[in-house]
Amino acid sequence: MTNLLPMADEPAPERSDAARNRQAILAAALELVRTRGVDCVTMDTVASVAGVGKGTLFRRFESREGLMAAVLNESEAAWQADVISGPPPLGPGAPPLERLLAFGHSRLRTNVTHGALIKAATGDSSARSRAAASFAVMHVRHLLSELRVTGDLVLLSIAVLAPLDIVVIEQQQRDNISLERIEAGWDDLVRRVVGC
Amino acid sequence: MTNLLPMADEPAPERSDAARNRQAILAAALELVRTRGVDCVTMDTVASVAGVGKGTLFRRFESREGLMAAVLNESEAAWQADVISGPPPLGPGAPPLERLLAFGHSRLRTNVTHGALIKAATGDSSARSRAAASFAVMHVRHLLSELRVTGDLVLLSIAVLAPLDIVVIEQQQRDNISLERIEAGWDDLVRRVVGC
DNA sequence: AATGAAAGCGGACCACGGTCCGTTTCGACC
DNA sequence: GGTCGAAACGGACCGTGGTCCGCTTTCATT
Repeated sequence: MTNLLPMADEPAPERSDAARNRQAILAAALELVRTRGVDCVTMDTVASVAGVGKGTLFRRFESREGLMAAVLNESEAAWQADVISGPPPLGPGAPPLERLLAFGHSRLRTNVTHGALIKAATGDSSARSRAAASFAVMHVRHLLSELRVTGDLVLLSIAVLAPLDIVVIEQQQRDNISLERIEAGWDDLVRRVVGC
Repeated sequence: MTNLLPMADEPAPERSDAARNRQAILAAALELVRTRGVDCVTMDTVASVAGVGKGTLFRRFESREGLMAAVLNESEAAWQADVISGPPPLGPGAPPLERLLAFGHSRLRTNVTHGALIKAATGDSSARSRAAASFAVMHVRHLLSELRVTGDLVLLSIAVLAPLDIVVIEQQQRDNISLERIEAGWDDLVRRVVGC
């Protein structure tokens, strides 16, 4: 008798066919998103291109948003790596304020270029997606603390990040506000929050 | 020969049956949202309760989001009236900083209580919905200007409003951050932006 | 290699948002 | 009241995300 009661946090290894299918699905989704644009990619199409049934997509990725979050993750992980260990001023080495501004600019550009995919991926409150959000909060919080900012740093971080949200940005673009102006406005905000 | 070329901005009066139907649809939608909750209200249901065909819903309200925006508008208009001409500190009469803080608190509460409906209504870039967004920007911009804040006031207004967005708020609530803490954090943000 | 059961699979099926177009209603003009 | 064009109507229809359940595959055990 070994382990009749379920152990908490057992990794639950993945069966070989399941792993194969997940790879196939991700590859198909990635390719389709790249060629057709995220809004023209249906779950049926992904399934047939990947050569699996539709049910398999939903078992592996929960929902369309979940699948898109997984696709997005490919580039997002690279970006996070740049932030953590890339060259300055985004990566470590530059003074904190410079890093913070570089972070915002980089996040802004990323949100604009991957806007459609990000919108297709957000709204799912999966662990992966929430982790992505909290990575940014964690990083900004860290930089604010290095800048000797006092107060509720988590809340301040959220407040500083909120205007970079793709939905907010797109609203401003519809109002014919240029990216440069948005960027300058954000810099101003940061300086005020940091305290001159 | 009168007016063969279409005149710009002619109000285009509404036929009597059209007006009647719009009223019936709005009433049905309002009632259904109140009793069942917005997420359980389908367009088919609204149509059948209102006693009209589904096509009529979409002709009048463009989309589900448009219909929900119309429903939301009922309460939103009352709120805007309070802001413009209600009692202080939300309405005129109080000093600008107090008004600004009261505005944020009020907006925060409203977003929390009407969260589901607001989420169902946003995303449509209809004139009505964009007007609602820009009303808030306009008001905050006005208060900031009274507070002698200098800089790109539109961008600052957007930045100050962004953390009050229902999506941002719900994320924080999932992280077990209390409303009081969110409120205090926002007050802090405002004070920093205004400049102590 | 045989076996058994759990994990995985897949595609028929459903619900809902949104469209289309033949039919009905309105109301301006005679 | 009759006529007629335009506007509005409504419900059949479609595409898409998501579910369900009977069948298949994997793999630990022997």
